[in-house]
Amino acid sequence: MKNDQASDILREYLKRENNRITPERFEVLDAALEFDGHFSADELYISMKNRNSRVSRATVYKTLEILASCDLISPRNFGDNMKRYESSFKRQNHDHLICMDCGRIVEFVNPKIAKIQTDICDELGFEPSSYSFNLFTRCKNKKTCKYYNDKTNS
Amino acid sequence: MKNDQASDILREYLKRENNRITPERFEVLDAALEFDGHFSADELYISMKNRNSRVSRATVYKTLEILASCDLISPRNFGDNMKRYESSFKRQNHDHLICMDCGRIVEFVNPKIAKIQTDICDELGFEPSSYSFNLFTRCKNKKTCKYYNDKTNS
DNA sequence: ATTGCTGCAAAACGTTTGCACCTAT
DNA sequence: ATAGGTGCAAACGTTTTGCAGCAAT
Repeated sequence: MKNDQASDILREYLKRENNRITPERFEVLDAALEFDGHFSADELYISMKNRNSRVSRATVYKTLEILASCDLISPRNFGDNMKRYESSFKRQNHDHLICMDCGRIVEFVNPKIAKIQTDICDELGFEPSSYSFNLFTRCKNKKTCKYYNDKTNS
Repeated sequence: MKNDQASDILREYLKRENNRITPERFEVLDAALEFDGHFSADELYISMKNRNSRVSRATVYKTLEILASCDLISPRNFGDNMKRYESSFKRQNHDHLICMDCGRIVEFVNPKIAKIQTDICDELGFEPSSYSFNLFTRCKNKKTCKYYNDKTNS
């Protein structure tokens, strides 16, 4: 178990919810926290398989929902039809800018967004839970945009 | 052809892009603009079928991408794995608040968001194209929340 | 005449489910 | 002992694709 603190959070959550504490769940947690960047359930499953894990696809899908419930990972949505996740353990909350040409994803932090969230919820009578804010853009600098360089080089 | 102005936009776009001007594309456009609220490609296809349209599913899917390219409709993403669209012809740009208990979707307008979009893009060197901002919430007033009422009544 | 578009069905894709077996409680 | 979790494969729902025929240019 590589992330003792995160493991504790998961263990406490499972106890509280009367869910069982199984080694597979901690294995998925470790893989999710170690994954560099955003991942889909299937990508995580494949990466675990490649490291000879014997955890099944079904367990990965189900466990990721649990990890999202206890805020160890955050669900993301970049406009394609794929649920993605990202470790949120010991990470600052942030949003995403996506270049539609090269697919590059840049993270940014803007404190005004949380304020808008609470303002709108107060005004309309809802309890805020989470939000998603994505900027779809195009690289200004075509020299560093993978899409333009791939086109030029081919 | 019920929406002359929208039809013109589509026609001009198709000419500009050297795509063919077919009756099916205008049929999908009319159905999309008339649809009340958000719809998936399949929902639109079904609703067209119910009105005895003979346009195929494949054509509906492909045409919706074209309509999104010329900004007659906007793609939406509410966290499930389903592409949705919404007419944006003659409609003010707006964002969405989703109640995770009852599924209710409330639209809202907040001018500060567009400012944040351009600020972030300027700062990071990207051209803004579009954005998505969704608030995931829970109804404060349980009496008007469909989810709680369904639970109580059953 | 030449492409590009259409309709159909099949395939693909990510995800969920049913079930027999296993294991944490 | 028992209920909840696991692994596997099959099923699911949405979207994409291949292809023959059709229609816009």
